[in-house]
Amino acid sequence: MAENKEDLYELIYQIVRKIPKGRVTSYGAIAAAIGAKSGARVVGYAMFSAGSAKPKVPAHRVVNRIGLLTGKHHFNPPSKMQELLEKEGVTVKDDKVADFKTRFWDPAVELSM
DNA sequence: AACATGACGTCGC
DNA sequence: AGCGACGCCATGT
Repeated sequence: MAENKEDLYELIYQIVRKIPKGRVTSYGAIAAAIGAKSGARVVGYAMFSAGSAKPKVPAHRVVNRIGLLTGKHHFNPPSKMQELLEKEGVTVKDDKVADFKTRFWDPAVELSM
């Protein structure tokens, strides 16, 4: 776990890119996976910067802890996020992920952390 | 160089 | 049980 401040965002991007198709995760889970205990926020901030990240990060698979598509408005177009999720097999209802708890992908577990 | 902004989550009252 | 405030990092102007 040798992370420099600059690598912090990079770590987040890598984890997000590892999210399997048809699965979703939460900001808090990623924050915990990288050790950012104080900052689910930091993950959100990183996601904003993800727009400049290369390669592009599948941020549409990242939602808040309740499965709400908080960042959908940041997509292009915003509805693209829900379409992508539904296209991958994730049912989105009212900007929320159906069976979010069931489709939840825990990086701390899947990445054997 | 400093200020402002931006995709959350947890604790306390 | 509902609402408010606090904590954190990076980037752009």
